[in-house]
Amino acid sequence: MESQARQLVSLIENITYAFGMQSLDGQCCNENISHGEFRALQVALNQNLCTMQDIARSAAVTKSGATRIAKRLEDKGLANRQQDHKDGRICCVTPTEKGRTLLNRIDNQLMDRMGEILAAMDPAMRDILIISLNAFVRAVEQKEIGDGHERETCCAMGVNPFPDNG
Amino acid sequence: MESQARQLVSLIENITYAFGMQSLDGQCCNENISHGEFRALQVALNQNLCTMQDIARSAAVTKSGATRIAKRLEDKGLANRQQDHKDGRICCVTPTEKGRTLLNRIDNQLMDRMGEILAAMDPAMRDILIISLNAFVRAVEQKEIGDGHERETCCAMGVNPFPDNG
DNA sequence: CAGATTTAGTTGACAAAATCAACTAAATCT
DNA sequence: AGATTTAGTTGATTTTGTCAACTAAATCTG
Repeated sequence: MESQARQLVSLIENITYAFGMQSLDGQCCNENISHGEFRALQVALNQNLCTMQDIARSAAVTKSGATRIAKRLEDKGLANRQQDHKDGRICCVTPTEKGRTLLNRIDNQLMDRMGEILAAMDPAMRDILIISLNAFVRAVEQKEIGDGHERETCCAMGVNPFPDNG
Repeated sequence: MESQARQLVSLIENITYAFGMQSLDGQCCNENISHGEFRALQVALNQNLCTMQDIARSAAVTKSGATRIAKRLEDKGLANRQQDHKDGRICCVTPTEKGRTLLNRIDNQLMDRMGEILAAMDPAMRDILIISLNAFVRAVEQKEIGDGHERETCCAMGVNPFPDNG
C-alpha cells in the first residue's frame, strides 16, 4: 500500500497539472476569468444561497479574498451581490445571465475535452475508473471530516493561526 | 459516456481542490515555498538537466516566471543555477542538499496523508483505482501529444499569441 | 431589555507572484 | 560573416491575495 500511495500521489500531481489552472487558462483566457473566479461562479450557480464564506471555502481564499473575487465578478458583469433578507449580515452572490452563459461555455469545453480522453479508454476501464474515483473522493471527504479539516487549521502551528477567517 | 464525462469533470474538480494549492500550502506553509517553487524543485530533482523551459512548463508559467522561480529557489538556498557547458545559453537548475531534504519531507507528508485516505478504502477498490487512474493519465497524455499541446497554443486566437514563450 | 460577544463582510495598505516588452548573449542557419 | 533563432534576464506593471482594522447585523447573557 506504501507503493500505491506513492503512485497515487504522482498520478494526482499529473492530473492536477493537466486539469489545473493552466488547463482552465486554456478554456478561460479568452473569457478573462481566473481560477478563483471560476470556482466562485460555480458555487454561486450550484447553491441558491451563496455566501462569501462559500466562495472563500470553494476558492480556498480568506474572506477578504472572497470579497475581492465577488467584486471582480460583479465588475465583469458575471454576478450580482445583495444582502440577504433573513440575515442582514449575509451577502448573497448570484450569477447573472452572462455569468451562467460563460460557465456553461467553459463547462462544455471541459466536457468535450474529457469526452475525447474517455473515448481513448477501454469502456470497462472507464466504468471502473468512475466507480473507484468516486470511492476515492468519498474517502478523501471522510478523512477531511474526521480531521475537522477547515482551512484555518493548516498553519495552526504558526504565530497567527487564523487571522482572517474568524 | 456523456454522463461519465460529466461525473469525471466534477470528480477531478474535487480532487484538484483537495490536493491543489491549498493542500500543498498545508504541507508547505511552514517551509515557505510556493506551489510553483515546489513543482520547479520537483523537475529539478527528477531531471538531471533541468532548464528554465522545463520549469516554465512544469509550473505553468512564462519563461520570465521561470527565471523568477529559479531565483527564489536560489535565494532560499534550495537550488543552484549554472550555465550548461555544451550550450552556453542554457541555465541548469539543480536542487541543493537542502532542497532535496525539503522535497523529501513534503513528499513524505503527502504520502502519509494519502496512506490514511487509502486505508479507508477497500483493498480491491484501491487496486482498481490505481489501475484505472493510470490508464486515465495515459489517455490524457496521449491526447495532449496528439494535440501538440504546448502552453503557447492556448491563447492562439488572441491578439498577442505567445509574447513571452518564444 | 441592554450591553457584550460573535458572525459576516468590507477596505486600505501591502506582499507575492506572474506578466509583458525590451533586452543580452549564445547557437545555428544561409 | 551576417541574419536569425533560441535561452534566459530584467524593469515596470498587473493580478491576486493577505493582514489588520473596521462596520454592522445577529445572538448571547445577566
